[in-house]
Amino acid sequence: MLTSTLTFYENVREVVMLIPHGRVTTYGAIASYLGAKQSARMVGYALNGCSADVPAHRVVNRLGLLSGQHHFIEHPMAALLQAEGIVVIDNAISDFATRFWDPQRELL
DNA sequence: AACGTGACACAGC
DNA sequence: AGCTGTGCCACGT
Repeated sequence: MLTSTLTFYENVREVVMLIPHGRVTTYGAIASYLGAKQSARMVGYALNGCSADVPAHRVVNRLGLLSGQHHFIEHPMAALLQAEGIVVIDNAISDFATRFWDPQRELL
């Protein structure tokens, strides 16, 4: 592969695509899984270049809030999530704790 | 080539 | 107890 920077993007994209249908995860969880929990921002930024190819709508902040709605204008995150059986109320995942999918814990 | 920005998270006050 | 500031790393201008 190329530089480690691209690897980070690739890793983020990989993890996001591995999110089970009907589940959600957080930027921090992905960052932590990649060994850079302090770089949660970078996760969102990485998705910014792959949002069209990966189910980024399944990625929310640690509060369960759809922080990236602004980037899903054509395909509302809330609509996509609800279509998967996820209850979204006021831009927040109602069953976030139950729907939460931790890569480090379940993907292994 | 440098500065500022950004889909977050956490510690400190 | 809530709010502010800082850290992180890559990308755009």
